[in-house]
Amino acid sequence: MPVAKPESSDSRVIAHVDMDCFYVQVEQRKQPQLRGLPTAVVQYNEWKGGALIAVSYEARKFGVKRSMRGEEAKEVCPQVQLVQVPVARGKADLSGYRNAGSEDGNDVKENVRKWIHRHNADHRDKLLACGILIVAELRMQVLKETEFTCSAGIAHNKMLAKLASGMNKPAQQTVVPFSSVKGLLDTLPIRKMKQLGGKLGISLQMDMGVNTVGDLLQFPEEKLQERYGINTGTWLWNIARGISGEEVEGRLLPKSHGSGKTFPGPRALKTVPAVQHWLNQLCEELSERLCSDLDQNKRIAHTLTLHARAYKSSDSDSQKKFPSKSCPLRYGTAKIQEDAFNLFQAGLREYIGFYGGKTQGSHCSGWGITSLSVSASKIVPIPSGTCSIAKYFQGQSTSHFSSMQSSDNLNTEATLSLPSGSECYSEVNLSEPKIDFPKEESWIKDTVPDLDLQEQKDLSSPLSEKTQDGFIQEDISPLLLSGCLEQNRSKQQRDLTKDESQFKSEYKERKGKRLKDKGTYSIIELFKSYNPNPSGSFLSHEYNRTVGGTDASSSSYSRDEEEGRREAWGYNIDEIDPSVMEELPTEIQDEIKAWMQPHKRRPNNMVKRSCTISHYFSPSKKS
DNA sequence: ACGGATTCAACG
DNA sequence: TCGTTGAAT
Repeated sequence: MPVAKPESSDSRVIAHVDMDCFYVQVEQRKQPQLRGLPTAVVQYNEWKGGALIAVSYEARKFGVKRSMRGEEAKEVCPQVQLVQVPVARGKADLSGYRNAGSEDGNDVKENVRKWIHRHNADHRDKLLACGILIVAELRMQVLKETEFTCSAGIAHNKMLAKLASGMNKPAQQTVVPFSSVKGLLDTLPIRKMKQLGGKLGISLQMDMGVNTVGDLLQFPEEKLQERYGINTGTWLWNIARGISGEEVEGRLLPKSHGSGKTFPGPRALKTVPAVQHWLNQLCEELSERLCSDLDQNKRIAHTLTLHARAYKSSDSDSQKKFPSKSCPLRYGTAKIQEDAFNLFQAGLREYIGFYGGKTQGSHCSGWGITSLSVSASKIVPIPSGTCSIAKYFQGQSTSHFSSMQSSDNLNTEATLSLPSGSECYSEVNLSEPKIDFPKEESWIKDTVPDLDLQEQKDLSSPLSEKTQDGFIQEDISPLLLSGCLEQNRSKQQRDLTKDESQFKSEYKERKGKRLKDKGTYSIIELFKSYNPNPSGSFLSHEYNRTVGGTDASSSSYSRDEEEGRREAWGYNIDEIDPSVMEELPTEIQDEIKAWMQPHKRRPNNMVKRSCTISHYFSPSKKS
């Protein structure tokens, strides 16, 4: 019973949540008729049908890939639905996706944080199991509130969580228990690891003959250090062993904003006025976003940076790079435009060198700009006591560039954005019931499983059946959360999946895939193996009930599904069986008590949710 | 004519 | 600090 406890220092529970082909989902939500169809988002359309920047999983089956041109996509998948990114100011405008990514940011963040306030579990896997449940619930909530599905990985560190989140996409979550780490990494192609997808990974392959993470194990730490430096070397040595101390940063807002555009080949900008025109466009967008940030988040950026890429048509070191330049950032569109232009000119002078001048008379400037971007960084919160923002800015020093005043247009729009991309890490401090997450944190990552009815039956069936299916023997593979509820599917999704036969075939497909995995565990199995009292476990009761309910009325759960969910997942804190507590390690008991005390009386559903987890460790569920 | 635009971290 | 480079998506 007492599972031989392998020693590994890191018993954090970390989850990585990753939205599935996010831009596509945004478009599909906007145009529901696109749901279920092979879909891709392209930006621009003039040249070869535009560039794909997001591809739905249906389209991926046809071989459509990111970084294809629209025309290529049509070749491999004629039915593919191509949705264009909106254009504003002559450039791709990503604000729609940015905004979709941040919508509800507050609620989500608050909810997630609170959910995770409590914890219990006694062993590594139980800790992970706790994470599984939280993440499953989280994903469900995300789907319900945003209509977006996501995938997740749960593991003991960030690296593994991230890895796992991509293993079963879309709309599923994957757990990596400690015991499966070695087996997982052993055959994993080295380039799949985060940070090894580029030059370093190639060097590892070419120079060291390392093709899998497992191959790395042979090299002594010192060897790696002398080849790649002290930092990278030790880092490599550790990740080969599944060790990563990287911490989760609880950041919700971006650290910078940028606006840029490329001008490939023939479109390169060859005159200063042309550059100025585009700089003005870029600065206008940037200024708008800065104002939104100021408005919504009460913070200001302090540094403006200009980047450019250029070529020199005639003459020597065409290798030379256009230098990036930065200066203090002054708010106001015109000021930003002016400063950016000055930065550009400074960079250009430097780039051209000394005889750059005007060797080619009036027509050819001798240079061309192939990309331009302006960005704002060093964004800090406004001093809280600042009553008048206008006054605050007047107090700002002027930039060192001579500049005129000008009409500041402090626009106010909403653009609260999450960190970049469509993934999100959340970390929580378990030992502290408060807002900040310190040491013992949990990483939560989350995705929505996409299971059909049959799969649900699997879930509700006796635990042993799953075991007999034979895919959970070895302990060397990641756990797949194979049980989640019909609730996880949104109304729209359900309507789309009316075709029952397609449904089943997909199910088979997935099941087959799962069998190929070295081992997958159902969530119930996981609990069973560590639960002293396997019999009528609380969990299976709950799943049975839930499945039964949704099965019959597999419509949407618009009305009292809210109630249904609570019934299934939420329990009042007072219902916690004291015997459950006694089973837990004392530290965890203490945490729970500490958490319960101050909140005891809050009739908040948050409280209920929190208690749900405790119940999962209950040996005997009280009806 | 590079998949474009964006963000971030590490490093010198 | 600034600027560059690499990486990921």
